[in-house]
Amino acid sequence: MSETLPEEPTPLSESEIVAARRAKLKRFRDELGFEPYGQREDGLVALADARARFSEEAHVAYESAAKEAKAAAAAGGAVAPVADGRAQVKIAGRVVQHRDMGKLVFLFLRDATGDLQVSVSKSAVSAQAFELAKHADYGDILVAEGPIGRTNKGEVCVWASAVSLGAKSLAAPPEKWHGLSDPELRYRRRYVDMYANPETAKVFAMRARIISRIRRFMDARGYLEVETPVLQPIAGGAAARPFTTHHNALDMQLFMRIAPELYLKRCLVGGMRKVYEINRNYRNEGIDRSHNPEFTAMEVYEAFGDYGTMMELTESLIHDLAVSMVEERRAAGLRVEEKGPNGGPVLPWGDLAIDYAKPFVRVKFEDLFRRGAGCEMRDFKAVRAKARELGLHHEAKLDDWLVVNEVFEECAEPLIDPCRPTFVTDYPSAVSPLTRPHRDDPTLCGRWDIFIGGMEVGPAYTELNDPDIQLAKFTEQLKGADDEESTFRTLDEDFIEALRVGMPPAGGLGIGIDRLVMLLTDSASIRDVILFPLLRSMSAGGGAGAEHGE
RNA sequence: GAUUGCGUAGCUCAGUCGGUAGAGCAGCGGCCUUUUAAGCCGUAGGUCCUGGGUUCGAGUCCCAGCGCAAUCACCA
Repeated sequence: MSETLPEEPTPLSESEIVAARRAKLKRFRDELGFEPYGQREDGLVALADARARFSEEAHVAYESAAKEAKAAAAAGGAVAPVADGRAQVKIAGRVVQHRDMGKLVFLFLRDATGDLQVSVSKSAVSAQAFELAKHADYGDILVAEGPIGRTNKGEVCVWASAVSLGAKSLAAPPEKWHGLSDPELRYRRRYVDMYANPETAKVFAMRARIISRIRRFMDARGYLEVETPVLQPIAGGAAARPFTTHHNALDMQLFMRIAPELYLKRCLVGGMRKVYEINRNYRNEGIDRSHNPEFTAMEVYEAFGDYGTMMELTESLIHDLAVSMVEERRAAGLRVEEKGPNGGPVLPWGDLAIDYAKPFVRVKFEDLFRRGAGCEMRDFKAVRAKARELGLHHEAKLDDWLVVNEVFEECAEPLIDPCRPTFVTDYPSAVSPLTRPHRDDPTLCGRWDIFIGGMEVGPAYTELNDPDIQLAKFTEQLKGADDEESTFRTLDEDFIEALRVGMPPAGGLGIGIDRLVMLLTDSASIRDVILFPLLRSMSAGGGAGAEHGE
């Protein structure tokens, strides 16, 4: 048998598990007469709702009536129909447990609202339906109907009178007890993660409610939601590297937006007083626990407001969201912290218990600097000495204020209590080049950053609306651009023109929605709150690079 | 980009000093009408991430690569 076998054009051979499932699919269809991919079903009840319709009285009444009828029949009496006061339901869900007891099969179905047992007795359903239930696989989607009762052991269940297929699953299921725990597989096969790990689905349901509440909050305060371009000829509004793309018909290079800012400000020029956008931004930067190349932010601009207006807005919004999350946790029976020393709402985030009590902590950049560095930030000599002491060797090459900024990040930011949302206010103008300086002290500007749990959740600004100053600052920024930067950084002359038309003074705000959702849902990674985070593309077998070379 | 750790059956994981590749779940064939990770009997399932090296012999040691994670850097 050592002669070379003919080279077979091997189609990817499916695993035995998949082959077995295909065989079952065929059998269900050909022998049992079930359509393996289902059909429209009206009147389906969510599993949680079906469970809620269980009535102990109806169950007990039915059981005793059935027992009497059986006894009467055994004694040769007339067989009267048994009164059944139990709620009848039709449900659908994915099989996540399957116990075959011979002539009785217990299945657990799962949908987005939870799990519910279906008990299939050989005596209560057609022979075909019983075979289907007996040979159903983990991952199959089943439709069942019958009364809501419970088992002798007390498990609420649907006592099936009919069972059919919603969809045959051909994929090997994850481990039934541990679920899918490999983070890579959870992200790559999110559709499996979502049913195998109910916590995952819950996080995304919470995310949806959070964003919905944000909209209601903003709408109630009279902000108008607008949509601005993702495809932009000039990527402005932030200092990030953009993704590039191309429009064929116009033969035009385009950038994916890195921020909506410059368009939202045009809206203010046009006369909108209060606008917001919940938007996706795309930044061609690194990936880590708090960065995904595409992420959701909310930006807000309010004419005749300033960074203080935005502070009140942000504080109320985040506080209200935290209150509703505490209510959600309580309703879900999760642990809810007692009110903290500041009066809570308190939400867990990893090992932390974050207290969202109003007012949030407010601290001036300058004061926090003094506490952390032990010197005045304007005493550049002392600041530089501190920088050297911290081992910031490139200190000599930097401008005074950049050294201030580095020293601040090194020894002042760590002083911020991660368990209290904290506004750091009045940054030096020199490290916030596009922000409007204070009139009474131009070395400082109208900017704050909010930190929660050690993460920067967002900044706000008193926006610059003087077109000449804006132009000068843009131009200066362009001069400082390196070779790579200058390939995508261009002066947005139309934006300057818009400012010349006249933009009212304004407050502007940006909040990282993903990070906020992380905090509110106790998620450690941004990838846990983004359904389909960007992953490296799969190379078959994991070693394609070595095989094919480049 | 740097450092560290991990990569073994569909999934979750063991694998000792370098000496013939293991378990549980899932699968397949049986038994069972009250299970709660059901149980019992039987059975099948492997590119030990990829490539190279050391060795009589590599899942194990060494080198390179790929992927993931953590930390750091980057990220108005």
